[in-house]
Amino acid sequence: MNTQFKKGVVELCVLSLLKQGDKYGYELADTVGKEIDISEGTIYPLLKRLRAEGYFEVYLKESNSGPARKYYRLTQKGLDTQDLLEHEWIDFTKSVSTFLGGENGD
Amino acid sequence: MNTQFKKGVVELCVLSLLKQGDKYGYELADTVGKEIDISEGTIYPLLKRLRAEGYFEVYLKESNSGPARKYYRLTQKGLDTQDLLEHEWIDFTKSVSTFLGGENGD
DNA sequence: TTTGGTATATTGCATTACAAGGTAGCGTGT
DNA sequence: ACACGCTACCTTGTAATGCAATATACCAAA
Repeated sequence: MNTQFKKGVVELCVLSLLKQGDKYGYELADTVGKEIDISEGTIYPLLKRLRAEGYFEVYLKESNSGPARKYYRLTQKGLDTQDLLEHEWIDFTKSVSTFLGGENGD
Repeated sequence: MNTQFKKGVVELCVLSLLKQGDKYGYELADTVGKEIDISEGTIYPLLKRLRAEGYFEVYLKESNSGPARKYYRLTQKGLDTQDLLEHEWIDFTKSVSTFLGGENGD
C-alpha cells in the first residue's frame, strides 16, 4: 500500500474509533491495522502526541493476559477535532475525485 | 486544509490530469491548486521526480505571455502508475470510511 | 526602468509513517 | 526455577513529501 496516503489519516481513524468507545493502544493498532496496514511504531507516537495536545485522557486497567492496558478516552477537544477532520477528509476526497473522474462537478 | 492529507495524493492528481491531455507545470499547479490548495513549490519538485522515474516525457512550447512552457506527456509507465494509484486510492478511502461510519462492512 | 504577470526551478524545514529494537507482565511447559 | 511466547507498552533513526521562501527569466504596460 502507498505509505503516503496514510499521512494524517491515521489520526482521523484513531479519533473516529475512540468516538465509538474507549480503547487501548494495542487494540487501536490491531483494529486500524486490519484495514490500512499500520504498525505499533506508528500508533504509539501518535497517541503520545494527541494526548499531549489534549485530545484524550488516559486511564490504566489491569489485564489477565499481560501488563496493564492504557485506555484512551476522547475529550471534548478530541471530539471536536474528530468532527473537523472528518469533514475535511470528506471534502478532500471529493476534490480528489474531480481529477480522477475527469469531470469537474464545480 | 490539513497538509498531511495531501501526501502522495498530489502525485495521483497530477497523473490523472495528464491522462486527460498534456499540460505544463504552471497549469498543473493552477488546476490542482484550485481544488486542494497546493503551491508551485510542491508541483515542480514532484514533476522532476516523476520525470526522472520515467512517468512522462517533456517538450517545450513557446508562449506569448512569458517564457516557454514545459509540457508533460504521460508514458505507458505513467498511465500504468496512474491506474494503480487510482485503485489504491479508492481502496484506501473505502477502508477509512469503515472507521468514519462506525460500521464495519467486513 | 519599474512593476506585474507568467513560468520554471531549488533549498531548507516540518511533519509523519515505520522498521527495528527495547522493556515488562503473564501463563504454559519442562 | 527457567525458557518461551503472547500481550502490551514505548523510543530512535530514517525516509518521504509538502511548502514557504527565494531565485531566475521572459514579456508587456506604465
